[in-house]
Amino acid sequence: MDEQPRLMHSHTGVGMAGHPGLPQHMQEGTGGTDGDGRKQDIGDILQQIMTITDQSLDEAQARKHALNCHRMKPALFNVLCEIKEKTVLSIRGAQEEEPPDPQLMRLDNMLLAEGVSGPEKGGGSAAAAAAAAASGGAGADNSAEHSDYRAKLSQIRQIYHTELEKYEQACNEFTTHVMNLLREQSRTRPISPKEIERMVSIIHRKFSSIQMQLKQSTCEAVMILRSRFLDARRKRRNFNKQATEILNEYFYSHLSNPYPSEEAKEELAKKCAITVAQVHHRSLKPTQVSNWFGNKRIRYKKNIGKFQEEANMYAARTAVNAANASSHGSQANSPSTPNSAGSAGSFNMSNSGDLFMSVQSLNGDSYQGAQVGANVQSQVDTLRHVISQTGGYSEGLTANQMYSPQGINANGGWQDAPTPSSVTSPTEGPGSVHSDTSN
DNA sequence: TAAAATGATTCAAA
DNA sequence: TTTGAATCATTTTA
Repeated sequence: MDEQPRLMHSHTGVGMAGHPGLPQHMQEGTGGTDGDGRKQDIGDILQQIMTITDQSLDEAQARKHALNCHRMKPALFNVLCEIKEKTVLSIRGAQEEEPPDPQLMRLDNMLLAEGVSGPEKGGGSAAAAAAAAASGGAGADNSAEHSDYRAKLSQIRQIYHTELEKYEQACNEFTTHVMNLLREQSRTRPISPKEIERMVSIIHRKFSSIQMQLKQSTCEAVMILRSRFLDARRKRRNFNKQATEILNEYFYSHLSNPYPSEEAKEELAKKCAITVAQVHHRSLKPTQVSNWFGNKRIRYKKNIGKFQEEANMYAARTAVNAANASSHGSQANSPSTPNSAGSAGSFNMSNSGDLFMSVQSLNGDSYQGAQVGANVQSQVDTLRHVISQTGGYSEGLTANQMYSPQGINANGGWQDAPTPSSVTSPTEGPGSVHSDTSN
C-alpha cells in the first residue's frame, strides 16, 4: 500500500505543515505565541510520525501508542481524512462509473442461451433442441447423440458452477480480509469508509475479470461441444439405395436441365420418403434434395466421364420403363425399377454403337438451341426404347459412348431450357415423350 | 488403412 | 434467393 507517501505529499500542496517545512517550524518556534505553540505541537507530532519508521519495533510501538493518546490526535486525524478525501478520492471518483462490459454481457447471454448458467434441466434440453432445430438436422433419430451431448453439457455446467462458486467465495474472503485490514488501519491512517468502498469495488472488478476468463473458456468449451455433436456434417448418413436411385433417375432423365422446381423437389422428397420408410430410414427433406442436386450437378460437370456409365444405366432404365409403360399398359404403375441389373445388362450392346454415335453427332451439331435440350433428351430416350424393343443385345460394348452430355453447352453450363411441364415427374417424362416420337 | 464417395456447409456472384 | 465452387467431416470401398 502506497498510501503513506502520497498522503504526506499531499499535505504540502494544501498549505498544511508538510515535512519540508517542518524543520523551519521547529527552529522558528522559540518565542512563540499560543498559536505558534500549537503549530509547533503539530509539527512535533508530524515529525514523530515521519521518523517512526526509523525506530525499532518496540520503540515504534511505544511511540505509536503515545501518538494515539495525544490530545491533538483526533483533530489532526480528521483534517488528514478531509484532505485526503478532497484530493485523492475526488480524482479517482471521476472514473468510478463504468458501463457494463459488452463482452461480459455477450458471454453471459450465451451461457444463458446454452443452458449453462440458466435453470438446471429445462434450459439445457431446450437449448439443445433449439440448436438441433437450427442446424436443420434430422429430428427423429438423434436422441442418443443428444443424451450424450447433454451429459457433456452438464459436465461443463458443473465445472463452471463449481469454479464460479470458488471464485465467489475467494472474492468474499479476500474482500472481508481487506476490509478488516483497512478498518484496523483506519485507526492510525486516514482511511474513510468511502475509500474502503472503493477498494472493495476494485477487488470485485479484479475478480470479475477472472470470472470473465472462466466464462470465456466455458463458452469456448460449449462451442466445441456443439460443433462436435450438433454439426450436421458430423452425423452424415448416406441416403439409402432407393432414394439415390430415385434422385439419379430424375437427374439423368432431366440431364438437359437438372434443376427440379420446388414442387419437383417436394415430390422427389416425398417419393424417397415413401420408398425409404419401409427400409426403416429417415425421410428426405426438400433441402436435402436440393443439396443432392447441387452436389450432383457440380460433380457431374466436373467429371462427366466418370458418370457416363451411371448415366447410361439410368437412361436405359427409364427407357425400359417407358417401354413397359407403353407396350404393356397394365405394367405402367409398376415400381420404378423393374430389375436394375438386368436392364442395365441388356443395354450393354455393341451393335448399336455406331447408331448412337451418329445420333449423338447429329444432336451435337444441330441441337444447340436453348429450348430443345429436353427434346434431344427425349429423342435419345426414345431411341433407347426402340432399341430395347428390337432385341436383346447383350454382348460387351463401349458404354462410354452411349450417353453424351447433350445438356451441357460450350461454356460448361446447362442450357436453361424452360422447364417443361413433364419435368415435375420423372416417370411421366419418358412415357409422354414416347408417345409422340416413336414411329 | 488410404482413397473415393458423399451429404452438408460456407461464401461469393448473379 | 438460388447456384456454383470449394471445402469439411464422415462413410464406404478397395
